[in-house]
Amino acid sequence: MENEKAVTLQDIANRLNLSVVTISKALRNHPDISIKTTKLIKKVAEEMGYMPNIMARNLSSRKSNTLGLVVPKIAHHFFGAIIESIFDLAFQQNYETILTVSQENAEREKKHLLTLLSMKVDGIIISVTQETKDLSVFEMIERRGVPIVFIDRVPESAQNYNIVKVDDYNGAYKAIEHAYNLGYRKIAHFGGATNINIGRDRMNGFKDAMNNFGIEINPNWIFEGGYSENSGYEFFMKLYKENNLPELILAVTYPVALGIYMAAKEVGLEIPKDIDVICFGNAKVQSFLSPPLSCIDQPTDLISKNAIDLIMKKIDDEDNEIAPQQIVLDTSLVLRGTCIKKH
Amino acid sequence: MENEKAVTLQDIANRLNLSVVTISKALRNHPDISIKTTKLIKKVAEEMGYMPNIMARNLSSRKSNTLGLVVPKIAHHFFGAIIESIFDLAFQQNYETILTVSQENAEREKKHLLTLLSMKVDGIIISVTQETKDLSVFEMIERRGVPIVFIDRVPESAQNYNIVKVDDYNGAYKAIEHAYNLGYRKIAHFGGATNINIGRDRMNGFKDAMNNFGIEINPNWIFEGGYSENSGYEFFMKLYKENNLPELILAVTYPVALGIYMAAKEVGLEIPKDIDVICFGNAKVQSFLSPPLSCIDQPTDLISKNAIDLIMKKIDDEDNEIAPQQIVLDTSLVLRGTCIKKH
DNA sequence: TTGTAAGCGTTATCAC
DNA sequence: GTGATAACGCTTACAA
Repeated sequence: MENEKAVTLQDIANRLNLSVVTISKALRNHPDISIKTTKLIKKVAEEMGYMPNIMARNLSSRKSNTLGLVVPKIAHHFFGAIIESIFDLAFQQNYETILTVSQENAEREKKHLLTLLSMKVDGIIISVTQETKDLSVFEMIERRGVPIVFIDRVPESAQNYNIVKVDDYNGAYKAIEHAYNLGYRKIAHFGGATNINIGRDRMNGFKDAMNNFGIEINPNWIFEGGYSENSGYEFFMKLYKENNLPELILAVTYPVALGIYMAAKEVGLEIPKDIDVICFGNAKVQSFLSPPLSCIDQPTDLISKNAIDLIMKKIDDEDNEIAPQQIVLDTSLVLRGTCIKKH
Repeated sequence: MENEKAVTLQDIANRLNLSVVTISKALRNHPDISIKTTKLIKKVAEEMGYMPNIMARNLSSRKSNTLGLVVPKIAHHFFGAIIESIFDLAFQQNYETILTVSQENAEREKKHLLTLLSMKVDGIIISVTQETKDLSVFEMIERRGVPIVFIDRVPESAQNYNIVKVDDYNGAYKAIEHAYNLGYRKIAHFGGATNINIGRDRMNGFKDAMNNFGIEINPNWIFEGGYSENSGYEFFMKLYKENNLPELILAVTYPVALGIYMAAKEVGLEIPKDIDVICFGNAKVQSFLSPPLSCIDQPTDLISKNAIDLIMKKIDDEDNEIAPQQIVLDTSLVLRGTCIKKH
């Protein structure tokens, strides 16, 4: 069974006794070609089932209408939401999005970035892994003239790039302030890696708030380095075994909070009575947890929107005249069944 | 500020006074070239920061090492899990994956499929929208010789394509059998669109089980057409307003069940006491809902694994000698805090 | 308004 | 072992 061969511009040109160029122009609505001819060509192309070869088109035009997106994880509410809206916004502007997943692995991330460059994407949006420190790839991407926008997670030393992030510092601060007003004094922070901003800023917001409100910081209640269910579970279990649980835990992400829910359930402790929790991130399902989980909302749609706007602006800015831009979005406290009163 | 130009094979060839062909072959470990030369060329290429232009490579080799993936949604546990593992498995086999999202819109889906063809992907894995009926695109893809594998959702008339799905019929049947043994007799099904298999099979499994166990089917308790939170919410509210709630609802997806949780909470009914629920799909978070949600588990990892294996086999099968294959995976009942006793 | 020529960066083929 | 040549399908000058 022989496969149908793809129809090319040449095929259409042959059929109509016109040149390839005329066909090409007509199909792209180039004003050079008369309306009548254009119409005819389009009709015939449609009939013949013509489909442009994007490889050839991109190679020739040195423009791919493609965005690269790099995230550490997909099956995670925060990233799922961001990916979905970025895809949607890009599609609306006639851009394809090439998604790659680093799985929190810096080496893999680098490989993906090189692949994206090889694919000649017009711009790159990235949320880096926990371990990303080496900026050389990003510098190289810059030198190549490919616009790059960091979202949410930004390596420590990349503060001068294009960035769209959330005011993590104030988010943590607000949460602690709220807890303080509730009467909480024994507060832990299950934090993330502090070599990237989200971990660092949330940690700093936590510490500054604690200090400002005159609450003592217990170093045994401070953890660094995890964003997953596992981390939340393990940190909790460690404190539980030491018989050293705090009254309230500020969790760096929603999965970490879920890990805490898991652990608490396992050892028969009741949230929020025996141990209270609040976290960063706002998944719809949090309302239906037992108890409903309060959080510091990160506006995923706004992150995506701003990232796309920024990258498009940069792509259009061919002479690279626009300075890098740092956009910081506000968080808000969403209170449900946790962290609403002291027990 | 001028951008750094990308290094090409020609640049390396010039530097070494060799031909482009030699460079190209060496970098691909072609046996034509001596080990010594190959080594030298690789070293210089590395030094010069050479990165292949994938567009050019694909155009020339008529092979893209790229898979196309089409799903109706991303921010959804089931698809998130599938996407993540497909990306991972493809990456391990040196394939890039181009993800596109149909947003449950058949027209958009068709557009994405054409784009994937235009991008010359080597194979396509798709989970269709609720409304996909027109098979012409798929026929065309087949004629073009691009392997295609349907996962989970398959259009009614596409039963002869490559398929990896779940035994939805038996899943529903088992759930009803279990409910029957618990003593439930007033059972509703909040189902999906029945023009695709998952809705249809679950509905049939439900109905056959009901009939076999001699339970009367109340047509007012049968809904068709929704897979989202909204549907669950609306169907529930409709019955609630009619004062016509069943004892147990079999929900076609986890989001539908979540919609039911939402609605029940809003009107002050308690799950599972006042109204009980079980659903298809198994998200980790279901254990932490209040109450923990029981479900018919769909093995997402197995779906992905089988889909990748199948598509790779098809890609390698250049003469198209292997017949289309239908793989049906078993479900299992995961019982937690719902549908565990009659109230 | 249409067409010619050149080139995008790579790989396949075949000759040396 | 190495390389010249053509080709992949398209676009961008520029010429007619």
